[in-house]
Parts: sequence; C-alpha cells; structure tokens
Amino acid sequence: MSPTHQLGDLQLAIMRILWTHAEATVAEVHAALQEDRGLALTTIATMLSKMEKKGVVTHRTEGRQFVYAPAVSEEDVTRSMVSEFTERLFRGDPTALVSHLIEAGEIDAKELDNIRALVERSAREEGSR
Amino acid sequence: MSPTHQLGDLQLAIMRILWTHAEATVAEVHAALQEDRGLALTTIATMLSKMEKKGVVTHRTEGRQFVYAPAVSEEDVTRSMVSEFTERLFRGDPTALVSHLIEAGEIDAKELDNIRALVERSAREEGSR
DNA sequence: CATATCTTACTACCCCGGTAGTATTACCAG
DNA sequence: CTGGTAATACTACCGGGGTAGTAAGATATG
Repeated sequence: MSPTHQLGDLQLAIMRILWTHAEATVAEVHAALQEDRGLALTTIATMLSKMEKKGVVTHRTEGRQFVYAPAVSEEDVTRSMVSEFTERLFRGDPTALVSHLIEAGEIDAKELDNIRALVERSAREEGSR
Repeated sequence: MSPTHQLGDLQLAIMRILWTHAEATVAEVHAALQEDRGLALTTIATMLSKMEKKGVVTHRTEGRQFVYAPAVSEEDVTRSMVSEFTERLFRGDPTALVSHLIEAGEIDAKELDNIRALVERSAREEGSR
C-alpha cells in the first residue's frame, strides 16, 4: 500500500518534469525549472536527494552523473494528495468539496456544463460495468 | 484583501471549536480537543498565541484568562485553502479537480446524483440572478 | 602532469507547524 | 501575609520543505 505521498511545491515541480521526461539529470531538471524559479543547481540536487530518501524518485548512475526517474506515478500522488486534503478540510467527504467549489463560484457556467457531461459519462460507465 | 489563510491540522481543529463556540478560553479549547488528541494545555496556548500573531484569531482578557475568538470566517479559510490547493495541484483549474474526483472513483453513484442536483440548482440560481 | 571544471556529498540555515516544559505572574484561601 | 494554584509568557526542540555554500571527488584539457 503506497504510503500517502505528500509533496511540497518544489517537489511537485520536479516530479512534473520527471513525469514528462521520464528521466532527467540534475542539470536537466535545473534547466527546465530555471525559467520560473531562480534556483541554485545544488538546491535541485539536495531536493532530489531528499526525495529519493522519501521514496518518490530513484536514480541510476550514468558516467559521473545521476539520472533520476520518478518512483511514483502522477496519479498516485494526485490521488493521495487530494484524499489527504479532502480528509483535512471536508472530513473525507469529496462531495462536500465539490459543493464548496460550486457554491464559492469557483466554477462558472461553461465549466458546469463540462462537469455535467463528465458526471453523466461517468455514470454511464458505472452503469455498464 | 485577506491574505490567504493556510492552516495546519491542529490549527484547523482549534478554529473549528472557535467557530462553533464563537468564543472560548484556552482551557475550553483544550477540553474540547481532549477526546481526540492528548495534548498539553500549554500546547494549545502556544498554538493560539502563534495563531494570533498570524491574524486568524483575536483575544480579549477576562479576569486573568484569555478569551479567544476567530478573526477569520470558516468560509474564508475554506475558500483560500481550496483555491491554494487547486493552484498547487491543478494549475488553478477547479474543473480538473472535480474531474479527478470522479475519475478516481472518489464519488459514487449516489453522490453523483447529489452533485448533479447541486449543479442544476446552482445553474438555475445563476441564470435567475 | 597539473589544473580548471563538472558533479555529487555534506553541512548549515530559515521558517513554520506541532509539542511541551519551565518561569513568572496574579489571584485566592487560610 | 503566606502559600498554593491557575493562568499566560518564554524558551526549546523536532521534523520537513526549501535554499544554498563549500568540500571532495572525478574528469577533461592544455
């Protein structure tokens, strides 16, 4: 059972790069992040090292550099972060979260239509399974 | 402009007590929390003091006790935590969050119906406003 | 071979949530 | 007035995310 992966902001940014690149060296991650954040190379290296200890990435050695790869899927991370958040704020009730989004006006009319379609499609799949 | 209130787990638990009680002394908060967590009284006091510095609670002095009251509403906190979370994980797109919930099977058929009703009611209100 | 360069390792901070012990103050009872 | 008790104040510590400098090792280059 994957033990709930809670990632910070930088960690998520790094994971996203690894997820899209499948593999990347420290320098590559650093380069990919350089446009948004002005971080030192060693910051990325330290973070990757901490993340490996945490079990969310692995690395192999190629020549003298480390090639990092994700050890957990984006789906797993998203799922466990959402469910942890839902637990924290809505006593584990995802419906309450959705209600909040609607009532807080975070979802406009167009998006409501999309969601409605999604709900209906999902309900159909549920029914036909 | 309320500056995005991000609260930890204990802080939320304390806020919930203050929200339901409107006002409470340290001892009252401590007592109310005692069933779930075995925390020291000073832990609650310290936390309340940190929370006041943060601006999420205020206190008045009654005799030699502090009577704490929430300085931010539950709605504000929920809103800002949800939107911060949506930003973090779904690039600020609440629809993506809802899609995830549906696709991850976090919402079952019965709940889907409730949500559908909510969406429709909300759409109607939106239209009639 | 010597040296500049690239890479990772180690160490050190800061901040903040959480936790709590100890000090201090103030008030109440005898 | 003198303790005891109840309250807050102060200080301290841990863990983890985030940040980065410096040390140490390997490698390329003149």
